Amino acid sequence: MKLQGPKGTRDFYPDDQARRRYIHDAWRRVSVRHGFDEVDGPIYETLDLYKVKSGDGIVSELFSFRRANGTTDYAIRPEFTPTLARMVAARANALPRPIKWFALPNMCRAERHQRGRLREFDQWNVDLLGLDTPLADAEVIAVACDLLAELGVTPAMVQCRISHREVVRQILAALGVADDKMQDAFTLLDAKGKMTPEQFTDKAVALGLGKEQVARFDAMCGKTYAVGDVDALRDAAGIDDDLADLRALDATLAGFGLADWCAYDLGIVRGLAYYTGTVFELHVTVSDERALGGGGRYDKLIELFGGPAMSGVGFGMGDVVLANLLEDQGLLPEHLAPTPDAFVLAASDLGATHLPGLVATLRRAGLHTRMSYKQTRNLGKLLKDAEKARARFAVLLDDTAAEGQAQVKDLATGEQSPCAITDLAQQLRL
RNA sequence: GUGGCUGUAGCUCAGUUGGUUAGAGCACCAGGUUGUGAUCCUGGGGGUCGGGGGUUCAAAUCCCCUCAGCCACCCCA
Repeated sequence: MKLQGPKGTRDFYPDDQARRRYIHDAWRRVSVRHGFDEVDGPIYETLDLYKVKSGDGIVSELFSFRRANGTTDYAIRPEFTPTLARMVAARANALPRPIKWFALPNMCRAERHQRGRLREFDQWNVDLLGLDTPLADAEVIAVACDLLAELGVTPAMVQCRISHREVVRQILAALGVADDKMQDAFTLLDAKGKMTPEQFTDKAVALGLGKEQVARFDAMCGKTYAVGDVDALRDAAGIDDDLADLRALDATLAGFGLADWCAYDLGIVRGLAYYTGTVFELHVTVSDERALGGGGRYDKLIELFGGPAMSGVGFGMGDVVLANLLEDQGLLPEHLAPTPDAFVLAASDLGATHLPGLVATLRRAGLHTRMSYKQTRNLGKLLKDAEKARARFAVLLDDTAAEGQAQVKDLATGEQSPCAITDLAQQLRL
C-alpha cells in the first residue's frame, strides 16, 4: 500500500516548519504592532455560508463533505471572510469599534495547483470594520507594507497598486457606460491584461463606448500615478468630481510614509463584486509571480451576512507566493529553528552519571537544553554533535562532576572555563 | 476541467543499440585515528528504477494505461 499526501498539500519537516513559523511570527508581530487582535474560527463551516457571498458556483472549488447518514453539507474553509463576517454579525452591537482583527488561518481550495498556488495554504487576513474613513483603508495598506519591510522586502521588489471602484465607475460613466453595463465594464477591465488590444477595443465598443474613448481609457489604465499625484489622475480621467475620498486616502498614505510602496493603478479591479471603494493588490515587480495579496473596502458585506450596516476594509496575503518571493530574493535566513542554549555531554563514565540531573535542572531553569545520546567518550564527536545542534554552549561533564564542577565551552569563540554545576543555569543565561 | 514537460536512494544525478545481483557524491547510522568542533579512514542502513499491464530469452531502458510533480490556461474568494 502506497501512502502519499493529497496532491497540492505540503508536509512540513522541521526546517520547513521553522520557515513557516518565521513567516507566521512576522505576520503576528506586525499585526499586533498595528493594533489588531487575533481571532480564529472553525476550519470548516456549513456549505451554505460560502454560498452567501459567492453563489452556488463556488461549490465545485470547495472541499465539501457530509457526515455518514448526515443531512448537512459542510466545507473546509476556502477563505476566512465569511467566518469573519458571521462572527462580526453575531456580536455587532457588543464589539468595541473600530473592530481591528487579524487571523492566520490555513485553508483549502480544490483547484489545480501550480507555482504560487496550492490546495492547502496559510493566509494572513487583516480586517478593520466599523470605520468608513480613508484612514481605515490606509491603515490596512500600511500593515501590509510594514509586513513586507519587516521581512526585508523593499519597494523595489513589491508595489502596492491601488484603485478605487467609485472613481473608476465615475470615469466609465463619463465615458458613456450605462449603469446597467457597469458590472460588465468592470469585468472587462479585470480581463484586459489577458486579451489583445483589438479584442479589448471590440468588447469595449460593445458596451457603448466610442473608439476614441476606449483609447483614452486604455491609456489611463496602462499608467500608474504616484502618491501625491491625484491631480494628474483626475485630469487624465476627465471627471468633475473632486475625488475627496481618494485625496484623503492619498494624504494619509503619505503621512504613514508609504509613498514609496504605493501607486494608483486604475487597472486594478479585483474579481470580487462585493468591493465598494478602495481596492489594492500587492504585485511583485522583480519576478513573474502572481499577486502577493490584495484587498479593499466592502461596505455591504456585514449586511450580506445578516448583520447591521457596517463598513469594512480588509485584505489577505497567502504564504506561498510570499515564501517564493523571500526565497528568490535571498531574504530567508538559513537557520530558522530555535537553537539550544546548552548542549550537555559526558566526557567520562563518571560524568555521565551526572548528566540527567544537570539536563533536568537546566530545563527547569528555562534553558533550551539538549544532550548527546552517543555512548562514545570521544570529545571530538561529542562536540560535533553540539555544533550541529547549533548550541551556544557545550557543557562537558568529566570526573570533576563528582566535585560539583563542569566545563563550559562557548561554541562560537571556543573559550572554555570551569563552572560550578550549581551556578550553571545562572551563568548560561548571560 | 484542458494542454505541455518530467518521474532511478532523503537530496543532486550516472546507468552503453534492451544483457549478471542498479551505482556515485552529499545526507543519515556505527566504528577508528586514545581524543576538544577540521581533515581523513573503515563499515552499515536505505531503491520491487512512481504504479499497473504489454512486447521480449531478457525491460530502469521499447509500447499502452494510470498516479504524482512542475509549468501554462481556467479561476483566484
